[in-house]
Amino acid sequence: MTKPVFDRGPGLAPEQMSTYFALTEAVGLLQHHVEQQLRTDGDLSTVQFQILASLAAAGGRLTMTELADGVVYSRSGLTYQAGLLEKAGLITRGPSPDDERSILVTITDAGLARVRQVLPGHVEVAERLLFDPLSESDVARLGEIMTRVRDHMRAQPPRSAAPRKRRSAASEAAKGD
Amino acid sequence: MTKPVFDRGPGLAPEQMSTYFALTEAVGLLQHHVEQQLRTDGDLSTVQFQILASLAAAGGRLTMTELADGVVYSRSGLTYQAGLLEKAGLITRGPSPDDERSILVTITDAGLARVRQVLPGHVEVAERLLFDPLSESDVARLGEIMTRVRDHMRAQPPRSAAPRKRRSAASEAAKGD
DNA sequence: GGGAGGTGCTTCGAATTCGAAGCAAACATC
DNA sequence: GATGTTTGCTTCGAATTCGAAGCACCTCCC
Repeated sequence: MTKPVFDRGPGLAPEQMSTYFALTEAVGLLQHHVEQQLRTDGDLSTVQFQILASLAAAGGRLTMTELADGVVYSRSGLTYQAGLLEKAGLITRGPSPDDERSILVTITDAGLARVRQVLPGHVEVAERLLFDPLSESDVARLGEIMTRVRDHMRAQPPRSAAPRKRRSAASEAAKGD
Repeated sequence: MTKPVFDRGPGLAPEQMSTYFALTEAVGLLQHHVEQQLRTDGDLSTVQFQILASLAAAGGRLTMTELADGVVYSRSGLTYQAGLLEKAGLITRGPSPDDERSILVTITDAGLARVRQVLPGHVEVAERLLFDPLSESDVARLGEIMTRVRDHMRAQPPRSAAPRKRRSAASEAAKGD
């Protein structure tokens, strides 16, 4: 993953190439360690933590769709994980007053407690693996850059606007995304 | 995932917090799009692409362990994917002359062709989602930072040095990792 | 050179993942 | 206010994932 055969043709500049790979691998490693920590400290998967964290950040309750948009994840996977979290007593699910179709997910006290329980370790891992080798200025710049990138990506069609198959199979011909 | 309840206590500075979340989400989104592109353009999963790319980058052949170190992935998952790739004719597996236990994985011409086939689209996605909103200076800095972070993480005990259970259950007491 | 322990890889079962299909409520258009 | 379409969520089956356990080879050390 260092000196690709690929920098031929009109592709990414070498600088972009190595940036891309470094980014990918570093984040992959980080995620892996985080996964371990969350499992060890609080018996949570990363997704479960993200769900709980999103809820906490949002003030306690969100619909499934809002949750799906905050987490890079499939709808069905979310349903599955929400089921586990509910069974574990960390969230509750109830009908929405506004929209009969929606499900309102609410974090419980136990859920909040669990978040607080794993947070120190979580922070410690991020501190040790990610921020340790970075200066304040690095962090600032990195944050600024990634925020820009994230917002840019969010502007692209979001995952939850996924292609619900066209009405008829007839209009298939004009398919070109 | 924006204004956590969590910046309380001696944790990460707010700046670190938002940097961390932006990084995580942006890369998640990127991975998701890449996944789609690879599947569409060349019927490959990200892992499969990484395997092929690692092989190509390494000059054509690697052992399973070397491969595992280059990819953030479990050993058994690698075996599984290697099986699929072999069945698809994109790699071959053979014994190592040096070490009878090792398996030498070699990329085939078809494998190389497949990499070249998906590469333009891959590059296009990275270009559009990641690099589009970044200046040259951003890319340089980002690359420099992430390389530093990656190397720092690599220095931590690598994934493949995974804990082969202790010799006896007796020395369990002193477990604290 | 023989045994103990370490290493490289695969197999196994259980858990998680995804997309497609299904169901019901909401919305639009007439 | 009916009918067709869209939207929110779940269920389903198939594919992928992981860690633990297993097998075979290698290495160290007496």
